[in-house]
Amino acid sequence: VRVQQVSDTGHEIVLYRIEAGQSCVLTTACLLAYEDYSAEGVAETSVQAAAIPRDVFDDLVAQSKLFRDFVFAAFSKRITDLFLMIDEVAFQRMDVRLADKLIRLSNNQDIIATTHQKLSVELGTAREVISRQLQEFQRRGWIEQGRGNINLLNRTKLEQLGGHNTKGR
Amino acid sequence: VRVQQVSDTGHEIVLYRIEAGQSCVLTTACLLAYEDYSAEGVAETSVQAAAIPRDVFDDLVAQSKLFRDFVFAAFSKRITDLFLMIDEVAFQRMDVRLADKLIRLSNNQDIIATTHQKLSVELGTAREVISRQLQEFQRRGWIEQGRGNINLLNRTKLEQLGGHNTKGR
DNA sequence: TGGTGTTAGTGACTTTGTCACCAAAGCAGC
DNA sequence: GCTGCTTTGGTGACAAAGTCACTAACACCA
Repeated sequence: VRVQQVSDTGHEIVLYRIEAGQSCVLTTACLLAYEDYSAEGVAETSVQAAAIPRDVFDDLVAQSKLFRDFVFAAFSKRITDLFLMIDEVAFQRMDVRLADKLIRLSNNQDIIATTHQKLSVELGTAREVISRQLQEFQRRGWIEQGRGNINLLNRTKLEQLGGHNTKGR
Repeated sequence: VRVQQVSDTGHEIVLYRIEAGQSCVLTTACLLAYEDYSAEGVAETSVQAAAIPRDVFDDLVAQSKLFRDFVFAAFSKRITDLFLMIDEVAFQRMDVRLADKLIRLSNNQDIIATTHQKLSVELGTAREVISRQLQEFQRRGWIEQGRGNINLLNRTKLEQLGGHNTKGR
């Protein structure tokens, strides 16, 4: 599930993803703080989820150390990830962020099926900016563009430009 | 306590503040996720804090519903605040963000004691940008600048430009 | 085969960030 | 007083990024 936010200015940005076996901090947060917050969750694959009523959740947290640790770990992972994201959005150059995103999306395959539009939402920027950056990458021979897909020709150069962190999100 | 982050690029940004009676989610997060993360905490006033050992914390969470709610509320407040912050950093114009920050800092007093440098760290931007924006505000007669302080002349206009949300952070 | 929606490209312009300076104000020590 | 030193703020030139308005190419389907 991809969790993204729609700004009042009409802009969108992908906040984080929830992988298999993870809990959604957002619903948990809403549940517990009695405050609701609007962010979209979009399923990118078919999803099987478990919903837990508030009082059951409460019991579980109280009684199971395992569950407690699981929940807290989810929370803190989210928070530190959001810290990283703020830093990135505020200070990183677009070319670096885009190269990084391409590497992460590629998943060790060389062809990525995505559009400029989708990439711009991932990074919280405008489509035109993505188009121009990708053109620059193509000019340098690092990638090859097709309609709706991108072919990575020189993964090393991209990794070099991007943060290249293995540990990050 | 002001919690701020220093980026690897040398940039700084204020993430959030911890007021009286609040718990620091960051240390909690580090404690529980067994992962550490580097962000600075700077005391802006004199501070009296309580440190809780890990096992005591665990016991409290297990046994006291009140404490549990307190902790979870802190977590979720932080997370939704960070969402708002990401949106702001990514999409809001600087003049809007600055006007908003001035209103928030003013605390219903008309004179704010701060420097351009400090404001730039608050908003995660460069000092020059703050200088230029403040000059524009001054040109419009909304503020008056002194060395190390800013005098709000037209609070209404600033509120109008800024988000003007009462509920936000 | 023509219409329609999606995807991508382009140029002009504004806003923001960066860099390398300079100038004035405050301050400590003599 | 005067002399350096630090802090704070100002400036211009430029680069990067975002905005706007428009066009072109492609895919698909009725």
